[in-house]
Amino acid sequence: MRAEDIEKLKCLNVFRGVKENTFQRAIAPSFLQSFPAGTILLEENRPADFLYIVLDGLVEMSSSATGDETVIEILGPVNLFILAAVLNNDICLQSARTLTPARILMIPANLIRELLAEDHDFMKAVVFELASAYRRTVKELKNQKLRSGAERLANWLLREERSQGGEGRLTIPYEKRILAAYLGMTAENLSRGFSALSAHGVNIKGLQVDIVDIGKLIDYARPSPLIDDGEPRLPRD
Amino acid sequence: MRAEDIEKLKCLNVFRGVKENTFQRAIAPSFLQSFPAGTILLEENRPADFLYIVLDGLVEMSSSATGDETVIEILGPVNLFILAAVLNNDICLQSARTLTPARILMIPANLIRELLAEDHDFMKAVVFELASAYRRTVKELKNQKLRSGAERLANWLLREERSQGGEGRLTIPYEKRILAAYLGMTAENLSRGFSALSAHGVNIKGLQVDIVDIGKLIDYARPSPLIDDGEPRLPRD
DNA sequence: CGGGAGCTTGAGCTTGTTCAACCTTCGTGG
DNA sequence: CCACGAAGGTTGAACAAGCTCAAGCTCCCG
Repeated sequence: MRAEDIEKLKCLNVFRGVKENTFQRAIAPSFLQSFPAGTILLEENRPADFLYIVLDGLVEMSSSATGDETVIEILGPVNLFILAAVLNNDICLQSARTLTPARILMIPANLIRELLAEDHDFMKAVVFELASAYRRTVKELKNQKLRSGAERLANWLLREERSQGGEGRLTIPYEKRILAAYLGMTAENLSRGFSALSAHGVNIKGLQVDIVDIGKLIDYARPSPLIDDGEPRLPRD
Repeated sequence: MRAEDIEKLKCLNVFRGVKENTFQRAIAPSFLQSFPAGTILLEENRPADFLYIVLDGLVEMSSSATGDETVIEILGPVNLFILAAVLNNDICLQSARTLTPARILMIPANLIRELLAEDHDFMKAVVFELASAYRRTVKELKNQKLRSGAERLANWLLREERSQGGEGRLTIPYEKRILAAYLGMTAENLSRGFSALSAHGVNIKGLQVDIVDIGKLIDYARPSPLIDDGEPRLPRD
């Protein structure tokens, strides 16, 4: 593992303030693997044998029922997934698939559970990670229940613009059909959503989006810190 | 506080296996209060000063944006709420309101955070509680994104029938408009949902629901353990 | 240059919402 | 004790949002 990877891992909430020994024991027996785009990392309804950490690339968390499929979350570096299933020693509620070539660290689930019992600081970091994940999911639920498709798109654009530097433009980092599934709409409806937003300060060309009048877009989207702002990645104390 | 209440509290996931001392310290300075139906216990966007535990009655967790309101969760005894906000020392994402007369224990938030640092077993219990809450919310998100209104209703009926004894009938424990908001539909649409389900083995009269043909209802609802089954309230180990 | 994948557009349809009227139940006051 | 009113629930009609299907477009890549 590269020194640069170690640095990345230490940025994770879940390793913050953790004993060096715990950290070393966690990564020593773990697999660092590179996967091509489109690899299925795990499928829902399977036991969670590893905790996964994305070091590079994008991973889509999805779920399906009766033919329909939806995207729950899309993770970039550095993020972890299926922590809750690992802790509960339970099956996964979501499938995971790489959207781009990706480098992923896989830590054996029982090792995580061992370390949890041994290192109080690790446990504390896990508590904050879970609390944040929970709050993010509640926000997503509100997003789905309280807003229309076009509103969800508008707010996603605002969030993405900010995280891509706040320069008034952004690049959609994956296929539009995936964005559509994440936003809870069909690809067709996403297209129409973009057309509708052209009246509210948004120009789109391919995957390139220009927000020509951000005030107008904000007026339309009505973003709320109770729905949109990401949970702080650092626990305050 | 009654002995019976102490028993109830000890049933909570979050106090399971916790030191007697921690438990006593948690409840000693806490307020046990009775509220009439319709009391607003807390409003979203406010700091979380207490951890709330429902000992009797029903509490509705809701959220609103731009005029619209939705119900996120409905809690009976014995359940806790806003644990995540308490741990993060952050604002609440949801409002809480009693639906019936209710008895609620309120534990000061900073006390919770203190105890967390002192009692490793308490922290461990909190980890499992949070992991379960997270998984429940992911399931609810899937419920919303993957199913139609009538399907959500059908699956809610199946879950409720089971938790009310599995006798093929159930009583809706609150107003239908609240059920509608919880299921993510309008009151009118809920009405139509019930009419539609009469073709799938469901009879309704007032708040009384009879499931005359549960096989038929299951065929229609297609319940899934990845969406519907409640998270186990006891961590396995 | 041709082919294919992803995206867009349009038409028709399904689902869900809105608004208004009406019905039912229940509690209150004449 | 009945009458009335208010609140919750249901029903219907019109409308809006979203989905499906099919056709056509664009862009990338061989």
